[in-house]
Amino acid sequence: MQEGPFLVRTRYAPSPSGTLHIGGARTALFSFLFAKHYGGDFVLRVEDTDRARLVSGSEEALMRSMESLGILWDEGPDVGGPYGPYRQSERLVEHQRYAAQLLDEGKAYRCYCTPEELDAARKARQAQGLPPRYMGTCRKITVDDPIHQTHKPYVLRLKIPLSGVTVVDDMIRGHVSFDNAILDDFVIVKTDGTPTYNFAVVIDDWAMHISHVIRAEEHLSNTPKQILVYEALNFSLPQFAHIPMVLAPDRSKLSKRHGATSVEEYAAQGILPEALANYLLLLGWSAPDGREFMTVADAIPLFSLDRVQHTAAVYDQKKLEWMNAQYLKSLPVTTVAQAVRPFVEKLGITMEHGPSLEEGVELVRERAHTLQDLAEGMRFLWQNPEEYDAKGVDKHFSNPEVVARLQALAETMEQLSKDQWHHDGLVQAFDQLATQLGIKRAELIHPCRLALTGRTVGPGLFELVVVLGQEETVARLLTVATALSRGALKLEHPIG
RNA sequence: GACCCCAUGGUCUAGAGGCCUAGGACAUCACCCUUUCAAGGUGGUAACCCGGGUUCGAAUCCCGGUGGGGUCACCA
Repeated sequence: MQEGPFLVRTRYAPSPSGTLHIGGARTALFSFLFAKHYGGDFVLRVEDTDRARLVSGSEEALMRSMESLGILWDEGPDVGGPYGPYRQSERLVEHQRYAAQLLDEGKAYRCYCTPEELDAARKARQAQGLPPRYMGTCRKITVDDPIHQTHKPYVLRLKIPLSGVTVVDDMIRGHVSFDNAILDDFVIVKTDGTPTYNFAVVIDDWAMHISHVIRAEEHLSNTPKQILVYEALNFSLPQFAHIPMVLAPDRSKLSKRHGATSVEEYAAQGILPEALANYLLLLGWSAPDGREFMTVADAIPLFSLDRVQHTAAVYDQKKLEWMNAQYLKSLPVTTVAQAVRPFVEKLGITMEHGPSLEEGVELVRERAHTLQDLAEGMRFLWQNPEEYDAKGVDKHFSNPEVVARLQALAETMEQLSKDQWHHDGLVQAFDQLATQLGIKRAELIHPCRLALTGRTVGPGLFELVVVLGQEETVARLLTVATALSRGALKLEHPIG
C-alpha cells in the first residue's frame, strides 16, 4: 500500500468473444503487477453484456490463458468474492436501477429516434463535413409529452453539459482534456434495456471498488464519457492509467492476418508461457536495473507505472523466440519434458522403447527455439530415419569406402563394453578406428550422424550416440550400410 | 474529417538539461570455438523525425510541422 487508506484494487475486464489476445494479456499483466506491487487485489470481470458476440467456451479459455501466464485473480466469476457478481450480465438489475435514478433526476432522457433516423442524420452531418454526433432531438421532449404514453421503443441517453471541458487525469499521460462540445448525449441503455459499455463499466468499477482503472490506450477517448457518468451518479473517480497498444510489425493493429496473436496460438507454437509472460513484460515496460530475464513474480517488486512507455510497441516474434530459447535452456529438465510431451506425441512418436524423454530434452534443448523444434529435434531417438538428407548423402555417402567404414564402425561399436559406452570411450573408439582406416575422425563422424539421424545437423555426435544406445546405434549403422550397398537409400529433398 | 495520444537504430528499450564521441537486448554482419547445426565468446554496421525557439549548454524544456497510433455505434 502506497498512499491513502484505500486498498489498491485493479481489474481486467475482457469480453468473452474470443481468445486472450497478447495485447489484452499484457494489459492484464500490467494491471496484475500494479495491484500486487502495492499488496492489493486483482479482479477478473467478464463483460458479457453483448450476447450477440458471445463465444461459448471463451470465458474458460480466457481464464486458462491468464493462469498459464501467471496472471492470477483474487476475485472473479469462478472464485467469486465480496464485490460480485463478476459477470457484467448478472449486474443488470443494478445497471437498470442507476439508469432509472438518472432518468428520475433528469440527468438522462428517453430517446425515440430510430436507428434509421440516426443513421440518416449521421450521414447528413458527415456529408457536410461535420462530426457525426447526436444532435439532441429528444433532449427537448418534456416529461409530460404524450409520446411517453405510446409504446414506441426508446433508449436512454445521458444529458451531458453543452460546454466546458472534461479532464482525464491519467497516471501515464497526465492531464488530458476534452471539450464537452465535441461529445454528444450518448446512449447508456439500449432499446432492450441492457446497458452500454460506457455506462456499465462505470457502475461495475464503482461497485467492485476498483481503485485504479488500468487499460489499453484505445479507451482513453472513451474516458471523458465515463467521467460524465461518474459525475451524474455522484461516484468518486478512480485513478486512470492508459497503457500503450501492442502493434503488428507493420505498425497496424494486430489481427489474424499477422499470424499468431493469441496466447493459445503461441502455446500451440511451442512458446512456453513463462517466456511469453517475460516477453510481454518487456513490451512497454523496463526494469529499473535494465534486467530483461525475469519471471512475473520477480517483476512484482520492480513494477511501476512510471516506467511504462508512452509509445505503442511493435511485437517481435524473433525476440519472443529468443526469449523462449532462454527458458528452454534454463528451466528444469522435468518441466521442459512435461511441456514438450504433447508435441512429441503429436508427431506420432511413441517413447516406450529407447531413451527417456528427459534424456532427449537434455540432449537437444540447447539448440531449440520452440517446443516444436525440440520435439522435431528429438524424433530420431525413438524413430528410425525413413529418409536421409539428400545433400548430406551427396556429401558424406558418395565415397565408395563408406559402406565398409560404416560396417567397421558398427563392428567397433558392437565390441564396446557397457562401461566404455560414454563420451570419452566413444571418442577413443572412433579415434582408433580412424587411425586404423587412415582417415580423419570427421570422416567417420559425419557419415555416422547421417546414418543415425538422417540429418546433417543436430547434437554433438558422441552425446547423441550415448543417449541412443549401443543396440540401436549398431542396428542403424548396419541398416544404412546395407541399403547403401544396394543403392536403396531413400532421400529426403529439402522443401522448396 | 474532427478530437485525443505518441515520436531514440529494423524491433524492444535506457536516458528525467551538462555524466551522451547516445547505453543494453533481439535481429543482422564478421571472426573465434568446433564433428554438423545451434549455443557461447569477441568485434562491427545501425537511432535522438524535421524546423524554430528557451539556455552558457538540449535526445532531454516550449511552439509549429510531419509522421504513426487511437476514438468517434443501441460493440466491449
